Amino acid sequence: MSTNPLNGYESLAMAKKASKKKQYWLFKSEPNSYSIDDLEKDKNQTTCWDGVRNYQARNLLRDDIKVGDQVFFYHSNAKPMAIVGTAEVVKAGYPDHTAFDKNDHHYDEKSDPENPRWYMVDIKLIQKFEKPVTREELKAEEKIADMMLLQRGSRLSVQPVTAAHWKHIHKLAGAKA
DNA sequence: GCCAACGTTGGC
DNA sequence: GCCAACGTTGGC
Repeated sequence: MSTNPLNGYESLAMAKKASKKKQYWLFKSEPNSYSIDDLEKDKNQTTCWDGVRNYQARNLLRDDIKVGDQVFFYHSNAKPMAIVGTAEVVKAGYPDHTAFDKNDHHYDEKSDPENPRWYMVDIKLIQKFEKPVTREELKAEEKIADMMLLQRGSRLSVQPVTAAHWKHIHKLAGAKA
């Protein structure tokens, strides 16, 4: 077994290089509680994506979602359900402070600043689609059929999107990627 | 470690 | 409003 530290350095460099590659995501939000119009009105058209209380989604927010990654903004439980625009990650994973606030709806007594359980990222609006791409339209697209969003029982509120889907959905929206 | 009960998500 | 599909909780 080699203990040459260079090996470790090389793999670290490779890991860093890999993590620099831009990735795509989809964030769900119920427009009743927070819509893309809210994001548009927010200061700097930026918001912290707080309130995620699912470990799989938490791990993505904490470990995988990087500054410069791009995000589809999806309206769930809405009429119509649709991808309504895009945003860019402007701050990578950091502790979700709403979990520390007793008066917050997302308060979690098991999370504290010393040992935070939940994480969030900040996103900034890129564009609101003039023509949102509805769930109906997505379902009608053969090329989109394998999208996580459309899989039966898929509830993950923060999920990866392939570059191919990212592109194709922009085409459906008549927008530039 | 199993699993029943319960709560939530989110499409339909 | 219904309910399938999960995820979590807690007794054992």
